[in-house]
Amino acid sequence: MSNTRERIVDASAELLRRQGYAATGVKQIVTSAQAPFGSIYHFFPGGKEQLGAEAIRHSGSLYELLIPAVFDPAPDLVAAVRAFFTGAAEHLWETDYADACPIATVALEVSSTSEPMREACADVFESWISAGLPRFTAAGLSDETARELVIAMIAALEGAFVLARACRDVAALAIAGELIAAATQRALDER
Amino acid sequence: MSNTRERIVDASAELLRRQGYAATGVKQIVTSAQAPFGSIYHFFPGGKEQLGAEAIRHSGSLYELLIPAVFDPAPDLVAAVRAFFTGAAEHLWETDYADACPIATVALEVSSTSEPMREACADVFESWISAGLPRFTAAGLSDETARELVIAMIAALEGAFVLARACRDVAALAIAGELIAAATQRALDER
DNA sequence: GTCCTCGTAGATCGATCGCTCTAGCGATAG
DNA sequence: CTATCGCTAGAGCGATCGATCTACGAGGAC
Repeated sequence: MSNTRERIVDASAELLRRQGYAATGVKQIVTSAQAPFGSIYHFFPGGKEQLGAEAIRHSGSLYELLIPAVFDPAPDLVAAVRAFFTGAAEHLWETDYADACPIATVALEVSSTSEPMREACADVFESWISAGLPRFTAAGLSDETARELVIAMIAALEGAFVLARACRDVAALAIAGELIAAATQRALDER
Repeated sequence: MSNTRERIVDASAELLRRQGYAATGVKQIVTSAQAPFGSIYHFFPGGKEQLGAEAIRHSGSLYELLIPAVFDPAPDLVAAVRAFFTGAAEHLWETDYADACPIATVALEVSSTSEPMREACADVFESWISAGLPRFTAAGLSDETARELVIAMIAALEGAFVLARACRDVAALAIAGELIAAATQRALDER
């Protein structure tokens, strides 16, 4: 019984989130995880690519938990959307603009260079969309409208993260949040 | 008289756009630019970081030209917004999901690791916002509303690029475009 | 006890990284 | 002509890359 494998995945996920795939070395991962070098290739015979893909899926499933955590206690759907963006802004600010989306950097990086990694990112995005969908349909929206709103929400969040991290300013997150909250309110009114 | 310097910047911009900063090697740049290795450090004594920052600013100013190119011939503001997103979707599809935003990948990568590069990305985003502003104020919107819409537009575009590149599907761009077009129309109606 | 398996541990591989260095070419100035 | 200067050209630096390899220790099966 050992938790070395978990430590490696956790450390990889953290490093990938902050510096991306290419800039993260295998040696840096084992140092950060306090694991022996050989264990990497014992647990991940596919090497860096396999480890990266697993770390992305791990990050994705953790981040997905934010959806019920934020949406369930909210009084209504629009408040939940708003809380989602303000929570993201707070966390970004608290970590000095380090912790934004755990997979976006890698998703852009590997899109044209590593098909297994690209697929892992695509699967994570799809799982987020699937997780968000029932929150919008439960409020009475059609499947189509709900899906469009969820995709718009994730896209607006990701784009606002890009601007916020580059400009060191969470204003984009507030604007994007209000935009999606307003669009959600309008969709509910037109119901 | 020589154009080696331009070739180096152009090649760097192209490679940074597709694979990011860390994955792009200096040797790969000189090979792609058909330039001698030593010329890199002749023109860019600051090394890879200086070259990267200049390539980002170069990409940024080229991409900024898209704003007048798309907005000026459009019949009205909402049509221009729509054309901006459909044009981006077409170009992304035509290049097999390689050419999305020329700086977003790098912006996320370097945000926590290289301050000069991060500043270059921030400057580019600021210049895009400044270039987009007059198009919205000219339609009669207040400075504040215009600025929020421009930031929302860029954020939605960037986020849709992330989803589109990862999932190999331009649907997110269409959804994001309609979202911003509708928000723009609403702002004009409430004027 | 003897195996056998799983996981630890790290030395070491060839390749590549960003970068420095020197040598030499070609055009212009005196 | 020679001298100078901008630029080309690439060999080679130490460091680090991802990956492979062997050796060893702990614990269970028999």
